[in-house]
Amino acid sequence: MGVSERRIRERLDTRQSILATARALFLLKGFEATTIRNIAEKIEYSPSTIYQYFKDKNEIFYTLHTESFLELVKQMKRSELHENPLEQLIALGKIYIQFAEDNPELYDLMFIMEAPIDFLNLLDETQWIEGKTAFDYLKSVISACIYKGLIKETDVDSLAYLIWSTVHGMVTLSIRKRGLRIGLSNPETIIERTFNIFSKLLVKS
Amino acid sequence: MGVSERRIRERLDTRQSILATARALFLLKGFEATTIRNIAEKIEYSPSTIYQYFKDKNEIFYTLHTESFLELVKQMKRSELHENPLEQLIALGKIYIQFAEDNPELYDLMFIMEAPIDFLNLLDETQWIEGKTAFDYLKSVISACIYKGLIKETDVDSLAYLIWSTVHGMVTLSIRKRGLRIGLSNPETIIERTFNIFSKLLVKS
DNA sequence: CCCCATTATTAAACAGTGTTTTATTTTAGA
DNA sequence: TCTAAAATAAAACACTGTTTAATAATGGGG
Repeated sequence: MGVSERRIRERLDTRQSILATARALFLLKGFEATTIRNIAEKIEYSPSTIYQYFKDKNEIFYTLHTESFLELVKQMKRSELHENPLEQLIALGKIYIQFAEDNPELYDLMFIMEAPIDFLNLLDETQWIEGKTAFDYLKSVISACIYKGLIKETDVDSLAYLIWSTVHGMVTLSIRKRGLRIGLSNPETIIERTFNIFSKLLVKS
Repeated sequence: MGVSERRIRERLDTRQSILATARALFLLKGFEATTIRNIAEKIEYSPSTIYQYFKDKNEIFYTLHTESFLELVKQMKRSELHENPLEQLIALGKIYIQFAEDNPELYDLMFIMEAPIDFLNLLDETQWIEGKTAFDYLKSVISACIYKGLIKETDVDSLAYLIWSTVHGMVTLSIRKRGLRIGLSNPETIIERTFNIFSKLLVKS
């Protein structure tokens, strides 16, 4: 009595400490350099024990990816401070970019790396709910803009995909170091400048 | 006499066969699954011989990345069939997307993977000339549009970065499988539809 | 033609990796 | 206290990129 409950609690604790360590090492040294043996050593367990808590390395990174989405969506909701949906949309874009700039490794994990999606494929999941949740949120803000006549009426899916692609493209070029050394005059401000002209393009129509 | 020339030729041949095999294996099984031992076996040399021809694995992939840029730029120049620079710009976008869809692994290598840029860093190169060449080409077409008054005058750098980011974002979401399973009604045509509304946005101003 | 230095090639080793198999220890209930 | 189950760990497997040390081939000079 109570003992099995404690056991479950202990298992969850261990699981959490694996995740916390994985996250810490990941942020510290990058994905490539974070190994199962590495994590095991830090939490003072043997490498094989980790496989009692996670199917494989991809599951660890999938779990971190899911946690990161909780944080991103939380940040995205800060855009609700703006009453005007168009202002909210602009704020949303800035928040998204800020999240990527503040957490490049996590952004990589969420939107670029193959590991989390590979794990999803393994599970035969038909939906990428983390991505869908964030995308649906964007769509709802765009819909509000269209409803209020602030943006020319178009297919919401396409417009959402356009906006997502644009900000994703900018931060991805930056994270994977393709935005540098191509002769830009002020590379450190290119994302901000590009975001501004993109915003104007959207609004003026 | 003549013998040392033959030697050089033989060395180049071996180098080329390493590259060809690497490319073939890479396209067949993906980057992760292509190993030095793999390549060595196919060309019937020992793994250590490869290190006589390339510093490391990253150099092989950097070289393939460079070759792929030659092909991309060649494709991009097909846009010159269009007299009107705005039409050329639209054609350029379509060609870029088509290249990515036809050669997703090569696109990955050129614009997403870290290996080629890591190799560049090792060489202390101050410019990513492959990327710069393609980006400069895009800028020249945009400049022509602005010169002819077909696009509202803006900072060419930013506009070029916006257009590049958008198409790069779209194809990257697709290549790294983030564009699927998020509830889109016709995911197979989302890139085309999105490109069309983006084109309209650019032109209308 | 033979020797020798140079070049090319390889075998073997190093230091890792993710993961699985086979023990071993710990634990909690009968 | 004994036992079955659960948790943990040691060792092994099959790999990886890369380096070192040894071997084989090559072509020019005496």
